Amino acid sequence: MAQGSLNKATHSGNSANDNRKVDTFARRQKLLQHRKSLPIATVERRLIDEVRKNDILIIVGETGSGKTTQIPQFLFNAGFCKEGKSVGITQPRRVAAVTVAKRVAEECGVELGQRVGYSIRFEDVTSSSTRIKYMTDGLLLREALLDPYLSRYSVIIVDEAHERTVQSDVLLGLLKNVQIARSKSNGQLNTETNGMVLEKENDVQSSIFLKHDQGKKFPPLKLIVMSASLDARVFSDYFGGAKAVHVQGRQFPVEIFYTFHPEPDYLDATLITVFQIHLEEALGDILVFLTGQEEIESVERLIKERVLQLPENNQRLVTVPIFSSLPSEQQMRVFAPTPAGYRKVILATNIAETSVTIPGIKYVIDPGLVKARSYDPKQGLESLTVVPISKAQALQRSGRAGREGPGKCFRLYPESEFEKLENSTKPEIKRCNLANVILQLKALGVDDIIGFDFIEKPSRSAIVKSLEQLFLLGALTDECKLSDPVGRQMSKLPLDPVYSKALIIASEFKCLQEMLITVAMLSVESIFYAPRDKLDEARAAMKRFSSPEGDHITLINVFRAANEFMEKNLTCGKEKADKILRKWCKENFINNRSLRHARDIHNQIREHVQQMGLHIVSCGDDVLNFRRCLAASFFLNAALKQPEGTYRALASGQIVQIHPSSVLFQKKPECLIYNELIQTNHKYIHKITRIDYLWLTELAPQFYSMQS
DNA sequence: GAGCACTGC
Repeated sequence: MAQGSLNKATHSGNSANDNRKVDTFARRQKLLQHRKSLPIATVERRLIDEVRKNDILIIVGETGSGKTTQIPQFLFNAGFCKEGKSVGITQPRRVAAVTVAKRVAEECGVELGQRVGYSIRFEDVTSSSTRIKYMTDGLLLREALLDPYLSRYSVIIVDEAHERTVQSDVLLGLLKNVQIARSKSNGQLNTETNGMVLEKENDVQSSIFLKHDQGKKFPPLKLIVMSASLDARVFSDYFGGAKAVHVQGRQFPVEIFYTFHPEPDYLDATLITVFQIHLEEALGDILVFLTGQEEIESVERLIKERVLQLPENNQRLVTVPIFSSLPSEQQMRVFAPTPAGYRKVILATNIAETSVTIPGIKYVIDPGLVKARSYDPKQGLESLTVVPISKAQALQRSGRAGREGPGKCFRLYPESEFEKLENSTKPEIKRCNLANVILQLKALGVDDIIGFDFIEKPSRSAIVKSLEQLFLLGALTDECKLSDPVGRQMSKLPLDPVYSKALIIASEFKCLQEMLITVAMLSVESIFYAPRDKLDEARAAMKRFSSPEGDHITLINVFRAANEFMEKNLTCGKEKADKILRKWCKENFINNRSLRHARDIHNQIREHVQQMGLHIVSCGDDVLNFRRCLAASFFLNAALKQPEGTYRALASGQIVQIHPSSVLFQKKPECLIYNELIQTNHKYIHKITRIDYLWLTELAPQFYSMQS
């Protein structure tokens, strides 16, 4: 699968140039040859037979089997796209949806967006003639809100289901119900089911299943679940013993090495292993899995120091770091070919496990650790901690050494430790805040969340906690139904429910323009980028935007400054404007990717909000009003200063600290609201604005009763 | 005076 590979697909079929035609022809011949050589090519007919026979099919295919690119084409050729119906394929990541769609369009010799297309947030490259549609799983979930029967699809393929993202887990539950509903619409199914469809039959108002499609007939929906892990049983059991077929992959052997004893210092062991490979093994690049930016930077420094101590003819070693918050130009360095005679050492976080495929890797060093997010629903506390990886992750990591030839993987722990690892990583849905998932399900007509047929059920307490949160936000009624209009409006917005509610409140406070910017900026990764070697410059740059009131207004200042800057340069073309903005970001130590993302989100939610009929007005200089609005919106995240200078979060009673990245880090206001609480070395609150304590009882009396 | 793995609508 071409995930994250940055090959530029050349579009065929639009060339007037003869030379290019020849090139295109040669390339197509090559593609055809490649397709025929894929392991999956030999089982095309068998697979199609199985799809005809089974409404649900599990396909287990290892990497390199070609299942993602080939199966949709098999289905198309077998006539599954007749009468305007489409095959939909979901991916957990945007890049994957895009790169695979490009590849398949090329293989089919069609223009991207015609027969083969893709659809991801902010980007829809499909048309009425699209029959093979790649998309992100989250997008299909959104689509289900508008078209509950997913009526345009004859087949839906959920790819990479083993990754068990929240979105794909919810999607599987939903698809199970859609399948029942469609069969039933055809009179093919009369038995009682516990799906949402039958439950909601009498409740036309809240069940979108029956709202506009009552009496309509839908052809059955075929469902294919594709997974790379051997764990097909989970999916097969979930779908009532569904048939599973295995497709061979094409992976080279990877030799695994363990240490004899546990390593007390895995960073030191990493360094030793790097140099051992460098001095003793054949040429080939090394991929090292580390837990975070800080670790990567220090290992990089140490390698650079030690390489200078080697004899000169052994010094041909280059290091390249990659992690998500690195600016994309620097991320691209991992794809640059290694200079002849050199060895490249890539120091990566988990990003290299699935999101980015780096070519040329022959050796993998795996200390067996990962920084993982966990969530404690009782305290509403998120944590980021270093924990051991699962066996499946260890396998995925070692596999990175065998993509182009035989490889070696060095696990920096004994084999006995490997045996003790969990088989697979805990699915995300069991370790996250469920407010968003619940809001979505409610909007889809699923009222009994605890009874919903999750592939793996989140804990009852996690569900209850999120229901409570939604109730406090006014999204649910006393009967735990989606409220109208508030809950219904919130479910339409692609935002954290707290932020959706903030927009609704802001329209009452007449500061919706400011809040739109705020939630867009809060929805992206850190806006400020401070490289270690230019920390002072970066700080000075941040000062130019900072507001004494706190981080929210600081973020608005950044957004508006960028906007003004763009408007000044409106006359030049789009590409030029992008380039100018990049330069502006660099000068101001702002992460260009994050800012662009925030601008996209801003545009998207502005449209949504307009369609809802909310009025986008600015409160101008009335900062006080905006702060009151923040207090009214984020009252669940209020904190009071303690005598020692720490804070007490009022809703949970936890003792927390202001994160040093906040503009209020030194100011320490008496009372504040925050938008993020995360435990690393301490419990830190991020994105803070100072408020007046009295506002809380005034603006959120339902929560802060009259005591002062 | 410290640091945040990775996705997605």
